[in-house]
Amino acid sequence: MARSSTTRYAVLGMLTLGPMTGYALRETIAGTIGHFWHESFGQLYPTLAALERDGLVASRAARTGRGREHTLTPAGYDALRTWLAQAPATSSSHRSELLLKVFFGRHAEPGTVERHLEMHRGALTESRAYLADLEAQVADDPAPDQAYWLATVRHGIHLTDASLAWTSETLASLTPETAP
Amino acid sequence: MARSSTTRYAVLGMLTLGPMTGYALRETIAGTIGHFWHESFGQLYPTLAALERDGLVASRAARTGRGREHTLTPAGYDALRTWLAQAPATSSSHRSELLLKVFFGRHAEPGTVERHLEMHRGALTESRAYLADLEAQVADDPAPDQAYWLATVRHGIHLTDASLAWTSETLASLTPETAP
DNA sequence: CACTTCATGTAACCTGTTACATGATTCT
DNA sequence: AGAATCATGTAACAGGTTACATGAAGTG
Repeated sequence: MARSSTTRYAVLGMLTLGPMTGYALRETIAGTIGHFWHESFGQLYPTLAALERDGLVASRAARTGRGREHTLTPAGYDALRTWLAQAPATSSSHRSELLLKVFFGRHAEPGTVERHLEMHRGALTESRAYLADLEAQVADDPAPDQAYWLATVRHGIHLTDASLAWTSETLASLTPETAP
Repeated sequence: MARSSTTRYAVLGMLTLGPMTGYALRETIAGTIGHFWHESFGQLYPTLAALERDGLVASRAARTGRGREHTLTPAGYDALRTWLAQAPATSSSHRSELLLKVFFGRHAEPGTVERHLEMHRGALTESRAYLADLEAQVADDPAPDQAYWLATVRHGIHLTDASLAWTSETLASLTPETAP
């Protein structure tokens, strides 16, 4: 039951924004680091319980009367800072099912890979628009974390644009040139 | 013990290159799709056993006298083709510990995020060189799969370059400009 | 003969997802 | 009153990693 690892620190970090219920925590995660992080309730609640057991988080009934409000303790903040100082794990199992299907694409029906790539492009385009919004939103908010938050959004933008460029390049290269 | 999912298809796909031992399978995976896929022995051998149980793979003692040679059966090839036709799972939990540390960077000691970024840049630079080699290698080999293989390498190159650009941009933005 | 590489497998564990179960507020 | 939202949690399972255990065949 002792859930550990990065989820713990994602939670501790989010609580630097202020006390929150588990539910709000998940909403906040989705709205800020949702483009590169994700937490499910099945992970979140046990993690909060474990963090509280370890004294890194304290909880009490929320002033709103609804749910439990979780606060970062000084020990929790220390744990966060210790973790921040450590080099991130040079991950990772970057497994891409799309690339796997491209790699074995010769064995698929003609047009299959192209269809997958076009769907991928659609998803990327949506994601790109979301990131543009998010970028504007962060740029307009003069929070102390602004530069850091913007950096993560810019990362998403750089990678999404690169992936879009690759998609176009690949679609062009896989489509045999037809003379007019 | 019935391991399933994408690992199965990565294995089936790899066996289109010819019969192989489990050991060779892993080497081949590392050498071809290693930049976006990974299999551990603990996953590979049970998967091979399951695939054989299901009639998608057949095995016999290798002609070299060493190990078991696994061959794709017609049913296995059909299974691969069926899987190829399906839209790839719109993943995924793209979790980045580096980005998490950047996002919460304000709470770290000054210079910490910069240090992480520089290490990241080092890893990317290495990866970039590897991909350049791989690209040349694939470009020189007139295999029937060439265009597809090249596409996956190009993906790696696009993303690595984008990540490198982001790293530089972010390092510049986090370093306060010092007047001369 | 010792060392490395090729080779196969199992067991324990960790991390995380999905589905289920439940219920209190607030809004319409 | 009914629906949507806020809220918390558990249980089962899936998928994968790490470490362990073992040994044969080739290389220096």
